[in-house]
Amino acid sequence: MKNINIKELAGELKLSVSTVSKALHDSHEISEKTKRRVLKTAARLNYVPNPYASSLRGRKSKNIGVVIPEVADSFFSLAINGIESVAKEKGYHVLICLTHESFEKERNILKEFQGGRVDGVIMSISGETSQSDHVNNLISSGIPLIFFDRVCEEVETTKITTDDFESGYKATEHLIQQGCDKIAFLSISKSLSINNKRLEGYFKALTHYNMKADKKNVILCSNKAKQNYTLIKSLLQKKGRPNGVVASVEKLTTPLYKACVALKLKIPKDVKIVCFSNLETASILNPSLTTITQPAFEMGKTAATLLFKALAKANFNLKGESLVMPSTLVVRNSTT
Amino acid sequence: MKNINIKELAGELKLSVSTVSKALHDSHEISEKTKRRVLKTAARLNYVPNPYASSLRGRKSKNIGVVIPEVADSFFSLAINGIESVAKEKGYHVLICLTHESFEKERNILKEFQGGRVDGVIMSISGETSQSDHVNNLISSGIPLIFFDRVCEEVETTKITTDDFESGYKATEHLIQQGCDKIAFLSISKSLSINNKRLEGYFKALTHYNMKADKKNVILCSNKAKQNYTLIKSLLQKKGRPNGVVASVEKLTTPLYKACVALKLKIPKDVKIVCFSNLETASILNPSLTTITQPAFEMGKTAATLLFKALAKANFNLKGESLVMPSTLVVRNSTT
DNA sequence: TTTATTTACGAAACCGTTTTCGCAAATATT
DNA sequence: AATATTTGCGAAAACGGTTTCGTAAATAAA
Repeated sequence: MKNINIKELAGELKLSVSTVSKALHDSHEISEKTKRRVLKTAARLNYVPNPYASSLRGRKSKNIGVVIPEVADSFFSLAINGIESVAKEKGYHVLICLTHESFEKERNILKEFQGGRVDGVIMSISGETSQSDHVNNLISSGIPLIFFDRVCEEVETTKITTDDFESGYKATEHLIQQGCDKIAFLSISKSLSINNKRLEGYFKALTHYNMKADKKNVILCSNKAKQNYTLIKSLLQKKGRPNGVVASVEKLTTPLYKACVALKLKIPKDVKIVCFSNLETASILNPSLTTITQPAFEMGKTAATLLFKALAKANFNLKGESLVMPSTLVVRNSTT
Repeated sequence: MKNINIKELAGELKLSVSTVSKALHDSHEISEKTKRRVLKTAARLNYVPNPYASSLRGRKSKNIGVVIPEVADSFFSLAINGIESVAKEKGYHVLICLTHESFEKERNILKEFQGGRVDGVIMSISGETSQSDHVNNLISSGIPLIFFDRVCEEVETTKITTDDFESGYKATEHLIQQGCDKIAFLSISKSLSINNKRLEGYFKALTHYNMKADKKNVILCSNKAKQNYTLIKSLLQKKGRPNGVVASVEKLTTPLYKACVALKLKIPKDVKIVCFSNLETASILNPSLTTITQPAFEMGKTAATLLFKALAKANFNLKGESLVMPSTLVVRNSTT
């Protein structure tokens, strides 16, 4: 049973296509009686409008694009839930596009968006991204874009972030207060703002507590779990190895724990650990993990809310609306 | 700088719209010289075609729909990655739609798909779904649909599943062999095929080892973590409480562990635990978790591959292609 | 040289909606 | 009763591509 179109529906009703369309949209031009008749027949024949025809004619897609590095990550999947919760309310669909941390993929995705596939974009940039022409091109083509978490600093638009500097500081300070005197920082990118701000916070805490900041204790990790495991293991094998570690993103948690297990280093006795993480399992890890937890769901929700605010206006202006939300340090057994 | 359309591009080139369109599609009707000229100008003017116009005319969306209960779940996010890896290759986009375990949302999503938003669907049904009219309607409207993991048994189409019965059996058998004599089963739905097959495997193992199957040991959990926590806690507080638990889905892991912690029950001494789970953190839980691990990525990949096979043919026939992939029991410290 | 074929392009129809505009009939106003 | 307004609907143009078909010029075959 093929899906019928509005023309066939109109034929069945012996009405014009325009009348049917207006009736379906509850237009005041159409009598109540006719509306009821149309609705009833539409339901009976199982009429579903073609979204592409509507989008083409209406020049709006009713889609928002969500561009993120990865779905298999608690932070991003919670953020998606937040975004989706408000999109659904507005009758919008969420098109999730994954960059897998590749700049080229990210650029291609944004390029495609320029064709009008989405009405607006919520984005967290890839770890490889260190320039922003692709973003500026999209925005200047008339499609509003909001960053969350991983932002391009130099792009003038709304950015929803957390207090990365302060969190980096707090995480490090906490380790210091728990007695660590050699603290490593596991980073994921040289260009990512979140990474660098967290790192700055880390440095700031070290200097504030009169500890020397050794660059050898800042490890640049990659996108491969195996590789990170090796990297971390060799860090923890060095003589004068760190007795505290700040992991700047969630995905480093598992390789870090595994490296400790492999080296028979006890957490927190030999090494204390804080991870930036939204893992639900943080509290049941061995040992339970002290985390910097970001308000992922709320960030997604806020980003989406602001995006829709922009979409509602003809001349959106997203320049002055940036927002910094607080993360929380949740102390558990990996540091106590 | 607004995005230009093909008409403006043709104007700039002093060519007709049709010539430009053909040139962009590398048609043999167009001379090489003209093609080069078109491509060059298109690149210079940053031309990006409107996907909705193409979809409308071509009657295909180049989208596949992925309908799942949740993204914040390792199994599903890995499956998404598998699906996306093949979709990307075929030049398709993946539209992820979440049911949040609601039948009504699921029905609405499929209804919308009937309008042609997607060319095909890969789906894992909600926990509330116990009928299949909505699925049959979509399929009979000409849109191929493939199930993975959570299937509607009665719908005649390709289904990618794992050996749920055997896995339920293996999990239970393993607990028995580790010395458990009172084994509970945490279920999530009365209607879900995966749930019921895993449960049957559980029963089969019990009877095979001459253990009595007490229905009070089968607990129906919900979608709310808090509620599940309470439910599980009261299960473990009963006198004659179980000393072994099979959790039929990943999301029950955390409430289960937390309940044990709250009741000061030692895993595995007091309670042994096996979870159906793709959690990356399974190996670093306290204690590390024995899991039934499904080949999530491969399932997604396989489902997508078969879907594209169907899309390639005019008269797709997805009736004979069902596939059962093996899960693996990964023994860790929660049972040893 | 004449005829047949190929090459390279353009005009126009089409995909399925929405919306503007026009127009009769019904109703309201004078 | 004559005119003005409102109501309810239909015809047709758009939206931006793709594809079919037609055709003039160039080339090949006779």
